[in-house]
Amino acid sequence: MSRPADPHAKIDLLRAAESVFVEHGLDNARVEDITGRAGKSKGAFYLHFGSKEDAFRQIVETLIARMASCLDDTPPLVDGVGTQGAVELLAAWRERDVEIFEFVWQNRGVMRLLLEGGKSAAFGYLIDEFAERSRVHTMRTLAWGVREGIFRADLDVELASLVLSGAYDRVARDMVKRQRKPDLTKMFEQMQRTLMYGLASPAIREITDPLVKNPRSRRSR
Amino acid sequence: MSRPADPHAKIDLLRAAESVFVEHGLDNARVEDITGRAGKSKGAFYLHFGSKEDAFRQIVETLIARMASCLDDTPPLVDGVGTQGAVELLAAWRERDVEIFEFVWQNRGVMRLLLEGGKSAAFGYLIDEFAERSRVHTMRTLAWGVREGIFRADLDVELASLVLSGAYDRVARDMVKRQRKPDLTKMFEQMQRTLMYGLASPAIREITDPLVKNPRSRRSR
Amino acid sequence: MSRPADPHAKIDLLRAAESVFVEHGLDNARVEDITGRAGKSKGAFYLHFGSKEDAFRQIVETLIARMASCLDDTPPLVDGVGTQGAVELLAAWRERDVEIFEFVWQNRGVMRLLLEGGKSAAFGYLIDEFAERSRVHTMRTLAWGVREGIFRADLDVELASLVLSGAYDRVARDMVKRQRKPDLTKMFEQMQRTLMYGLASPAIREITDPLVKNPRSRRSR
Amino acid sequence: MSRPADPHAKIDLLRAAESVFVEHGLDNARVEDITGRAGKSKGAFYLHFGSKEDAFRQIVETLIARMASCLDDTPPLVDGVGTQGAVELLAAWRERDVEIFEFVWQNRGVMRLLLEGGKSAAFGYLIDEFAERSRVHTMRTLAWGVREGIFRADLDVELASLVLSGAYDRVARDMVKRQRKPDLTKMFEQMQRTLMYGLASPAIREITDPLVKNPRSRRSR
DNA sequence: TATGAATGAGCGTTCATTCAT
DNA sequence: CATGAATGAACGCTCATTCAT
Repeated sequence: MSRPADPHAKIDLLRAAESVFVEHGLDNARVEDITGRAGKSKGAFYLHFGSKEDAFRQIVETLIARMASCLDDTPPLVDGVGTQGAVELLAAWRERDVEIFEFVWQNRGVMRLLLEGGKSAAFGYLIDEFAERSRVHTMRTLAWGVREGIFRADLDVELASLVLSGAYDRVARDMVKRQRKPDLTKMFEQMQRTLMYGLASPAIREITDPLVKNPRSRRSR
Repeated sequence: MSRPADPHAKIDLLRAAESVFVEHGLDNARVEDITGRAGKSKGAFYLHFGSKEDAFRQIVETLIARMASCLDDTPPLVDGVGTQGAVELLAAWRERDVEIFEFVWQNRGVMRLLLEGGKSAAFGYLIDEFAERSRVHTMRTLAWGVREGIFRADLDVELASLVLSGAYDRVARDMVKRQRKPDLTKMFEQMQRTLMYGLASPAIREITDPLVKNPRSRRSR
Repeated sequence: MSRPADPHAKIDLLRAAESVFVEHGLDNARVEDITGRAGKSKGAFYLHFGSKEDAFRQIVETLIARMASCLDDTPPLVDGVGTQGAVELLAAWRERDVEIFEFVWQNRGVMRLLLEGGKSAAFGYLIDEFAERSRVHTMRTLAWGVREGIFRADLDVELASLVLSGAYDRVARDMVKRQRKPDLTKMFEQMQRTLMYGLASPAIREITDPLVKNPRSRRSR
Repeated sequence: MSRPADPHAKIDLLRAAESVFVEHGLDNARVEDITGRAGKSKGAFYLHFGSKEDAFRQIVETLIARMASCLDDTPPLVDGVGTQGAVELLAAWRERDVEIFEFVWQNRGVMRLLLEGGKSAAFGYLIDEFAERSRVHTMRTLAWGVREGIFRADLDVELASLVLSGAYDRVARDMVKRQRKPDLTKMFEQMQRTLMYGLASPAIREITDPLVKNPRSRRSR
């Protein structure tokens, strides 16, 4: 009966809000910029969001949720894998990293916003939570790897998880600002090579070392 | 232009501004909060700073400058060191890391502010610059290490520098929020052990591995 | 112009508007509150009323009109009644007062709104008009009473009408806020006794005094 | 040292606010109207008042306080006066009434605002409180008068106080809208004559009645 | 020079009213 | 006719900056 709700309205507003927030941060974003960019009225904004902060929260929470489900899609850490499948495991991890960073690239706008804590004082906790979440995810994997004999038994998983997730975090921060997407596959091969050594157990290194010591042998044809 | 009469005033204002910025971020800090905390008048503030942003810039630039000089105090990378002094070198690096993070701890307030981009959109470039600066510093060291045969010849110094400085960055972000200072010496020993493996050249690892593999010596073989 | 299809709609809206206006006053009432309470759409509201103010005016005007017809139901002031029927007259007036205040009680919500000028600046004239109307009514009766020799010949009818209608006004304002309806019959007996003395002519007082002085008869003389 | 505060600023703003509030009521008054009328900036307003409501409250509370002290200046109700001094007492009351209404006339702007509940929903309690306060004052006097034998023993002081304060209230409401100040002395003589009869005890009426019945006798000389 | 009162642009939010369906 | 999404003018309040003293 009534004028049907523009089904694009909220989406348009969210997209506009996203870009304005990315550009100016939460505090310096003007609602009028958002509505202007969306081609909507100021009233329309408040039809869909309770406040500027609310819109911001929706955007970031959506991202975090999608990011979380991205992390959770990780192949489960089944016990008893042992060291045999290590090479395959490493390959699987690389693949998952590529996937996640593909996602990061796709959402590099908001991702950057998130990594910068919304450029506001009020939502700093968001990035902290997000950082902690990914650190814990990393730590869980590391602890499992230690139990499975894949990682060094004396690994300080607490610190290592910080180092690892910090490394990924920075790579993400770097990528998010680029104009062109880097070659993710190559990147994570390098990264694994760079980081694995410090983490791998001696047994695993018996296997992986040759690959690293003579990288050309992999390419020999 | 003329030298302000009360040199104490500016210092008081800077200290107050620092604490207010740390608490509320650039955008949400009110000049009145700053002057109130400093026990100065608003006029005095504008006598010393052109604007709120200006005060912020001065604070952060000072920090960055001090941080930079902290990094530059690093023992120079003299060519021709070779692999003999590797153990000493690693120890020296650890020591320098401890020093730098001691500094970070001392300045954890502003440091945290810096790491959060001032909680504002306008100064995101500051932290980017800072991150880039420390990455370049790392990269220079890595490149030197590769030339000296300390690090793997096939190391992707670009990526490795990202990973390394990211790891340090995250450790810093973590520390900056703590109530109690962690045991830095122990921390960087662990960190070196965690990271070095991925970076070290085979030749170096002949030397460093035993140090790391010690734990294995406790195992039967 | 054309007859609205759903005659119920307007009634529902008026009832809802009434309760919302009573609760929040004209200015603080939101059209959406009214339509929500009526279970109608905002469009429907503007189908029946030109504006929020219009709805308000309709409600208050209706009340005033009904109030006026209530007053006009008063037995006409036929000249030549003389002082004989004074007692009956007083009883009739009391009865009419009870009736009017019964009406006030029934409509205490809007009545209160009216007595508060709609809690808005725009309709203050409404209550003024209403007050003036009831004062004039009172004054007419007083003038008639003076002519008939029922009230003191030297009565300042202008002032007395103000005093009288003010007294009634305040009693109404008081009642309108009560939870329970007071005993109106008893109330107006008291009121008459309180006010009549000051108004009555000596001749009338010869008659009415004994009625009032009864209590004294219980005292020794 | 600093620019000295304009000592007139707050007063100017209060005067302007008063007139704007009187004209438009609390809700429809625009802060900009007030500041414009006062020749001050919007900021200046918030330098002196926390909010529009705050300014309103200050104005009304000040009035109520002054009004209250006006009422309290009433000669105390000393017991044991008896009926001898009745005439003098009545004269004293008239005098006090004149004084109070002189005050009302002086402050007819805000007074009118107060009597209209600020033309807002939020401050209706103000007028209620004020009305109740003056009713209680009246009631206290009536009760005292009954004890002293000045008023009828069977007086319903509760209702009579309502009637009396209502009468005064309406007279005030009427005066407050006039262009010219009425002759207060004459007015309260009339009012006393109108109301006293209904209240006075028989004993008192022995004294006062002659004055009323033959008003000319007082003027005969 | 130092002060803090004064300024006013700027922005978030509300809500009466309109109008496409 | 009915609906309720869309509009945008309006307004309260904040706070960086200025400037009279």
